[in-house]
Amino acid sequence: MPRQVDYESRRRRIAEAVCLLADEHGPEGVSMRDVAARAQVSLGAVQRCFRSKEEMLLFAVDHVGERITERVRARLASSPARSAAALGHAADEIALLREEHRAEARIWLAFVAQAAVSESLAGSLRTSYAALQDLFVRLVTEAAGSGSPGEGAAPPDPRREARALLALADGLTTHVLMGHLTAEEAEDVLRTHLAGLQERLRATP
Amino acid sequence: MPRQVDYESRRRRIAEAVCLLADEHGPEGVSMRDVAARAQVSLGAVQRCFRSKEEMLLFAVDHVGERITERVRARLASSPARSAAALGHAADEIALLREEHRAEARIWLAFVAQAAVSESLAGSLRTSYAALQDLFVRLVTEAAGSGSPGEGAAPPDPRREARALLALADGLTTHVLMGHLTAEEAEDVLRTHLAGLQERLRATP
DNA sequence: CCGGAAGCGATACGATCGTATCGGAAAAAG
DNA sequence: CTTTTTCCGATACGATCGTATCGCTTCCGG
Repeated sequence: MPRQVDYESRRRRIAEAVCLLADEHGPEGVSMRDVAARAQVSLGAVQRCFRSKEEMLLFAVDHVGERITERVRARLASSPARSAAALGHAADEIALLREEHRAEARIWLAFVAQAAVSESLAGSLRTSYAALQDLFVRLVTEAAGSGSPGEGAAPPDPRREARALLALADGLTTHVLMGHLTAEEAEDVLRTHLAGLQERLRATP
Repeated sequence: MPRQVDYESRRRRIAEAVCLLADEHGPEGVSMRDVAARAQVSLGAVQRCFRSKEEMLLFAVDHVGERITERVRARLASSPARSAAALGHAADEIALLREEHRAEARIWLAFVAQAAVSESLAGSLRTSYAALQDLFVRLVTEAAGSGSPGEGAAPPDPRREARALLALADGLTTHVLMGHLTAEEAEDVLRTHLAGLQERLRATP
């Protein structure tokens, strides 16, 4: 057999280039030629890694999704389990508000917009969101378990709370990206929402 | 003087075509030729209305923004003033969850994604969001005023609540668009959030 | 050692994009 | 009427896109 090549690592390298370009020039500014140049490989090499542009974008979005989910998990591992703080930290990671994650946020938004037109891309995104939602359902449930027993009104549904948290985080991220809110304002909104959630959890064991 | 033409109505007609195409084929699928065909005018006519494609998109996004804001205002006019119900109705209009508004939602998302790369487009979006936020601040303030006097904890900041509501609505809309949530699930989350907000408002006059 | 499969990068190709240009039709002004 | 000005739609142009193709190099199996 002839020359052997590590396709997997190259695919990852190309995915990184896709992300850099999607961040800089928006979703439309990602051409295969630019991707090849950014990844410092030839156009042919990109074509050999992915049969089509769509396949490349699909791989890239999965790549980002895994990276974000992984970061949330890592943050969880370093937090005291079953604590309210864990929930807050995880939400922070999701909201992508810090400057260093602005690029990831732009990439994500670019893919989300494109998913409206590409069913397979939408499928990948759904998978990522489902994983995140499950994770947050677990966090909310655990945070509720650790609360002091209360006697309040209706007990919050963990799944509903997880969905609300995810949607709020995404909305805040979007608003920061387009400059409607500053990162500080968004973080303030997020923290207040989390405080309210904890209050509600504490009210009913 | 020679032939006279109503440019303004033509611009609007073209903007409608832009929206239809952005809804069907995504943000990238909007070419000036397709727009011209959709609007049943020649390519030259489109070029005479807008100096460039960006100018056309900018006009279209303002058009949609005004339409949405207008609908919210109309809904408000038909609601009892200073009521909690008014706030709920307005939130419904913003979230664009109903099937009939799905197209508008897709268009909005397409523009938001593109705004990350076009500063002038981002400016238009910011203007629309600022108008919406002001409107919701007013609604929250009025809803709080109509509540019964309470004695609870920290009084909610109307501006913060308005921002949270806007971000949550946008996030939910996005999640419905990509199929992570159904419209019913999203509406459930939204209604629960609104109920919580009203509870908080009632706690402090 | 050597034939051939696998990988390489350059180049070609057809399509489509945004934009520029142009001759003629149409209609108000003289 | 003729003139002049505005609008029209077709066509041209150059750039860029995704994809296909093609010699050439590289290096393992027999």
